[in-house]
Amino acid sequence: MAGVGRDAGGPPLTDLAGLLAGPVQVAAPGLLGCRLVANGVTLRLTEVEAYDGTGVDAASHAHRGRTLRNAVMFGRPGLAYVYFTYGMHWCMNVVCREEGVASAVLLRAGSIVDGIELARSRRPGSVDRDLARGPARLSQALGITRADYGVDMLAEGAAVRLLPPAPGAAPRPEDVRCGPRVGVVGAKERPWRFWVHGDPSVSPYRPHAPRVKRAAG
DNA sequence: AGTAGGATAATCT
DNA sequence: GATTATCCTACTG
Repeated sequence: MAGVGRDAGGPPLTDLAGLLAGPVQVAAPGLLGCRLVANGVTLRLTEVEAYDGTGVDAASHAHRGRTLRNAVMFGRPGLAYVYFTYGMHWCMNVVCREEGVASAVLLRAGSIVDGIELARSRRPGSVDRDLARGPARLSQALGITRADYGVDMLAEGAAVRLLPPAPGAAPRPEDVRCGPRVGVVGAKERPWRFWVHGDPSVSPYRPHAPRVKRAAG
């Protein structure tokens, strides 16, 4: 391949709100390449997972109906659904679909494009590639906590902002791959994990990692 | 390079 | 009382 560094990105994303209002399995890959800005750090999303709503997707927090924790999933598209898990980790979602219909996209990984020193200070010991490689790491690098629950990420001046890709940063369509979700039973039925192929910040728990075994000699 | 097990607390049954 | 949309460390080869 000749044109190194030339990668003309995919088509620009013009209507982020409209994208989020649609089906979650369409919105999720559309978020790849978008920018997430919080607490002085900006990153480019490289890996996400889609979760559908009540009664449809057994892996979704909203599958069994509305609770205190998942209430925001039933709200407007673009709101932040932040939850605490495994006794120590925060994870970050973007709410999709119109109000009253639950679904969300889990933000699994990204690469830091601005404020990297701040991100490093929040995750001492991590190499740059790992700063936001994984949903809990991503939240930690951006300083996301319970305080961000329900924030409207499409609103100007919000503590957490979701923005369309920077010019040329949208992934090429052929680089958007999908596969089973991580840590989900029955994941094969809904290959709703989407990532940017080849990006080093994509979390390592990939399906069928093709280990290239070199012949000896 | 790859895998296994422990940490640790809110949420739901 | 069981479960969890995870991460880190230590161990093996």
